[in-house]
Amino acid sequence: MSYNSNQHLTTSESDLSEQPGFEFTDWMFDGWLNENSSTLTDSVMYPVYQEGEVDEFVGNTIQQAEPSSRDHGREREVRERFAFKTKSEVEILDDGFKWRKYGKKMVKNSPNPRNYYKCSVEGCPVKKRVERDREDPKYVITTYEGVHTHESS
DNA sequence: CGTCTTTGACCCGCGC
DNA sequence: GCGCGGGTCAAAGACG
Repeated sequence: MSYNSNQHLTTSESDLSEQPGFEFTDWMFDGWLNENSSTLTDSVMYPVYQEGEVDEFVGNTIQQAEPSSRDHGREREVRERFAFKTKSEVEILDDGFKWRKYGKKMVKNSPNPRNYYKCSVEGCPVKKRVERDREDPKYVITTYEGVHTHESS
């Protein structure tokens, strides 16, 4: 797995098809899920990767996060976020960045923990969380949040 | 010796 | 208020 989360960022699903080099394929479209459960706070669109295709990251969306109630009257904090599922035995996928784990929590209604990582490059605000799919442990759900302020590795 | 994991405590918003 | 759920901190240890 090697891609940069700064690449191919778009703001909506419709913008996605206008990205140069991006092609909507049937299997991708069928794979889009609208996850709106308690697992993820916001409604997040993510592609489901077919086995053997995890090496090719074709496109993604940005989730415009709702203004966090934590932000209280302040300026609305906009955070880019996207997630995807990957069929994988291991959850430590090398995506070209260096991550430092800073938390682990059990998810409600699931036996699987969720892991919290932060990009270990100084000043870089990017976080990701990794958890195993509740109803199909063969899949790993990775959620990226933020944009790297540097090149990978 | 610096960096990363581990893990319980802590914080905060929300619903009851 | 209080408890719960999701997210984060930080002290201590592991590891190279």
